[in-house]
Amino acid sequence: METPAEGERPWQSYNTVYTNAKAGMEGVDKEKVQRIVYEMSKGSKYFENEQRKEAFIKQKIESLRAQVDKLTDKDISHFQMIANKRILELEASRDLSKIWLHTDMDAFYAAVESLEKPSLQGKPIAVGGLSMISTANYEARKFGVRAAMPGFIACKLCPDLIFVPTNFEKYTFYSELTRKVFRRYDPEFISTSLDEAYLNITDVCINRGISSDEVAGELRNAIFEETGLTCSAGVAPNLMLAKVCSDINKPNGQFILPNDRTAIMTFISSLPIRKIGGIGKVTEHMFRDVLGIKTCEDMLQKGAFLCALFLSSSSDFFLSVGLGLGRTETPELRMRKSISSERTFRATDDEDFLFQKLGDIAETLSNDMKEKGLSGRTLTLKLKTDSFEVRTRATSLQKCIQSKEDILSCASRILKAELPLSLRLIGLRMSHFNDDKNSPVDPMQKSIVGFLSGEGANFSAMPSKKQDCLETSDKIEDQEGPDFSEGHSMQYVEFDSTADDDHTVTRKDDRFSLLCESHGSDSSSIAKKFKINDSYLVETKPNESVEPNELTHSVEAQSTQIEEAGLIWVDDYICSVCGIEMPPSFIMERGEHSDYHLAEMLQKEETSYRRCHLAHEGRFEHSAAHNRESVRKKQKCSPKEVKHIPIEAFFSKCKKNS
DNA sequence: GGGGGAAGGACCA
DNA sequence: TTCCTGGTCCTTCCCCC
Repeated sequence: METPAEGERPWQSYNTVYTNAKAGMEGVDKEKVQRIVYEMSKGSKYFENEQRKEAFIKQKIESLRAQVDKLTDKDISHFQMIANKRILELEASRDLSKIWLHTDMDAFYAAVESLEKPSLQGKPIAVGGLSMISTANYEARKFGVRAAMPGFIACKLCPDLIFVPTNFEKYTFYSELTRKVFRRYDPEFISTSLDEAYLNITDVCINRGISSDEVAGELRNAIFEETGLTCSAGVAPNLMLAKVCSDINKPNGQFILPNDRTAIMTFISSLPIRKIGGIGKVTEHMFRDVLGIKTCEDMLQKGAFLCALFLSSSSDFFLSVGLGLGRTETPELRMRKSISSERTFRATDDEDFLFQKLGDIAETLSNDMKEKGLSGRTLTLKLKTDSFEVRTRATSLQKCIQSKEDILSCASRILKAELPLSLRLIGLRMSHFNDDKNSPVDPMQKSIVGFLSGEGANFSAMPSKKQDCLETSDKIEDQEGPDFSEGHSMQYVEFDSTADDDHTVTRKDDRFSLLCESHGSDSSSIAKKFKINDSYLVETKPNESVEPNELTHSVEAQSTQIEEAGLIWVDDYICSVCGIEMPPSFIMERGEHSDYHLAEMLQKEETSYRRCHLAHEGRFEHSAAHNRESVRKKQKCSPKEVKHIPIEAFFSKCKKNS
């Protein structure tokens, strides 16, 4: 964001969620709205906080741009090859057999209020208050008023705006009426909020021999007849596209995207990425400023950069968006993971007031938990300071609690430790519920036994066929996935620290096969070269499975080999020690990366030396050892931790190692 | 090294 | 003068076993 001194029209760069166009705001004078929003916000603590956040993002964008600038033509063609391969694999997974319908009620809360009070019809109304608006009807949107906008700004944009307080009982009642209609078309419809739902209408279309267009029209009519409210609908082969489609002809309209690849690719080609669920303001900003990506099609065209800068799990998502792919099966029902309550108030440091508020919130939370039969053992206190800084402080208890007294006593202890502080919000969240023991373990945190048995193996970056072939040893003989070397198959094996083998090969993800291809060598020759992430891809023959304990040579031996040989960049891109990919042009980053491994090695040596000597002396200086460990952890930014990259770090794969 | 807690951030309706 | 609420998921960092 520019400061006023930096431009003649500083408001143009002040973009908040409510300066973006929403359905019904097409004819709005965007410049005027931006100027008013800017002028009314300027100088406030909220504005200052937004500037801080914006500056932070800008700083990240700058460093990411620098990374992109370092990519050479050779790097780009390397990653282009990877992107092309992934695109082909993703394309092969395309499923056009399902018909999904997404419905979205038009300005739901405002429409319900107008329905119940006809005198409001035709007038601009906003549901909410002077501090915040939940929904604005289409008359109000013509003035630039929209959900998530502070009411006092909305008043300035539309002086005749009528405010109506929220009434969730009413909205829930009407929501239930719409759900009765949904059930007739899909008993297993997915409700994502009071006013939105996904329906699988494949069977309805087939059984009744009617088009999806007719089903959508019929459903919308039924909703109008039974509730008096209008809705919009989108039909597409997957959930992601259906959601995008329902927004196209809003309000009171529908859009059908045929189950046809060409139609999908045409549709997606000019679609702004922000329309896609999961891509918000920050990601949009970064994509635009770092890679010049604005539309979904750009995602495909910049595929090489996406693969160069992101991990496969992230780049796969972006490439899928570019191909118009999305979920086609009904997602499994998920259990609630937390429950919370929070209140905003005028910023104050009056401790009596703050503890009073805390008591009120504890009571609300306790009542909500009792109503839902929940008790939990992790309590999180959320605080927002008068400068809009958000802090959370969590504590886990020995037993599950539910009563106001228990919650308040625990929350008070945490709050006390934070005071004195001027606050404008306090919130409490309870998680780790009593029945959590029945919930599945995080698939990312599996035991070695679980990993070997294939239970919940998570290879999100891999196509399903390849997952099958990598999950269990006994499946290997039947695997249909691509062979890495002719007549052989590869098994992914989690290693123990005593194992090693001449036949072991390392592999982080499916880029391995490309590595083989680009080397012009078979996997087994590469197999003998390096290890990644302490996981080894073991060369096996058909009908031959490998137990981890069959891998007899020691990792230490291999490590020694690496140390002796030093770190090498396989194929000029892949670190032989940890497997991270880094283009040859990233000279400084590579230097830092080598330093990291060197430091790690020295530390290991030092640790074993000390352990040996201390053991010999018969005493352990626990605290000193602990301190050294702490220092190590503080230094750590392990290149082995390359499983996930947060949104802001999407591009910083290489930087992580610095 | 795995498991899990804590903290913070992105995103959504 | 005034910028929400409630939820999920992901990632990093850290500590303990």
